[in-house]
Amino acid sequence: MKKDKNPGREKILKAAQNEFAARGFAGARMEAIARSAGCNKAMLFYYFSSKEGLYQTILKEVMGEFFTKINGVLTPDLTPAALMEKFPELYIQLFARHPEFVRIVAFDLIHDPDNLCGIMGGIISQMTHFGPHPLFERIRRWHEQGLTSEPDPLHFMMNIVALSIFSFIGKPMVEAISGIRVASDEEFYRRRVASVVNVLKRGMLK
Amino acid sequence: MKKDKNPGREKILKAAQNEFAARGFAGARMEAIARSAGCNKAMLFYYFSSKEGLYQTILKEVMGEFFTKINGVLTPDLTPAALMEKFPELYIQLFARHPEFVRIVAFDLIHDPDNLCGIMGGIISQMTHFGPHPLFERIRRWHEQGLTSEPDPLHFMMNIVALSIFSFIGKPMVEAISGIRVASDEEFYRRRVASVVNVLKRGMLK
DNA sequence: CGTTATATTAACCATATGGTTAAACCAAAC
DNA sequence: GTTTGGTTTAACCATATGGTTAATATAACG
Repeated sequence: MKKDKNPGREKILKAAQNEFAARGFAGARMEAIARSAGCNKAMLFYYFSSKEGLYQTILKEVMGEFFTKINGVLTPDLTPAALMEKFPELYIQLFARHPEFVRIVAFDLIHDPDNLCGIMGGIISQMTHFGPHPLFERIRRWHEQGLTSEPDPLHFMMNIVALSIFSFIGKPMVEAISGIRVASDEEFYRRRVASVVNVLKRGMLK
Repeated sequence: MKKDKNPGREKILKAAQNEFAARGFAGARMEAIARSAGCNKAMLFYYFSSKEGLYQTILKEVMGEFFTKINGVLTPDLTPAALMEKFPELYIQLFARHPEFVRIVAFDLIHDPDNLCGIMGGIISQMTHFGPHPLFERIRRWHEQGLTSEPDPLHFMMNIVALSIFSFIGKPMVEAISGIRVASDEEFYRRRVASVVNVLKRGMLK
């Protein structure tokens, strides 16, 4: 409704994203978001009517960007090997670039999965171009054709996602237990992708 | 300091565990914990001096129980294959039985990893019987002996933990995307263990 | 300029919440 | 029975926080 994209609104969204990622929904402070966005607290209520509203907006935005990227990978001529290569790479690179993503999503996944899944469902059904079911159906067919070893599409996909996403959530934990410190994040993520792709291909490709 | 184990204290700890798991640290309400434990709010401050104190106590207790169980698996004569079989089984069964564990740990892992890692460090160093480093050193040696394909112990362990733990965090997400609904939890976890063990052994065993 | 619609702010408000305290309760010890 | 020490409670307190509002600034536009 304004000339272009409202810069104030965008700053708030960005600031809120960081705050929610760092402290979770309950821990996030509207005042902190406002200060971080360089505006008055009332602005948050002006653009988004409540804390909940702001959160939901971010959730939708984050998930939308997320699924859009994911969608790009899922071309019609996708092979099992290609999926196992591209998916972790995309996931890990995306999350390494936007650490808030993982934290917000993981947070919500723990705290209120139904809400998040509802949003995902909405986004997916909106993507008529390429839904989720086709992928899972294809995974099932791959197994029928003897291309993969995992019969259940759910577990097939879970294995891929688990290895990719845990790189972020669990990194500090495994570091602490092992005492192994990673030199640089960049190097770590490169090796992580390699390891994940390797395990997946050896583990689920026939 | 009393005759045996204080039943009030235990009830509070149990109630707090559920509350923190459900709502996270910031979202948890002391009053709710008290009500759920069937006592006055002041009791919480009597036994544990603050919300933070209560939380830390639980964290230590949870992590302690966790590591004790894990430790049982790590016998001196452990083979790579045995690790890849027993570890996911233990993890998944343990977490399936105590869903609060995952939620609390995951929550803290996202929100305040340094704190959690500090606690883990304390517990581990307390276990002189079997530290963490020996395991990682052994994983490294397995690769030198040509038994495994993953050269980096950190990634080796991350792959195992990721596949196991994500079964809980990510289950609702993958369900929502795929549209596949799991019949019974018991059946799901059984198949989950089978899938994880299969991928790990095929993927990282030579 | 004057009007209008949108942004933006300072000052408030109601309430929830972590935390305190002083008094009471209760079991065992004497 | 009374003292003693741990246990339990109701009633408070200070403050933080989500949310509101009325007034003001800003820009658009005729």
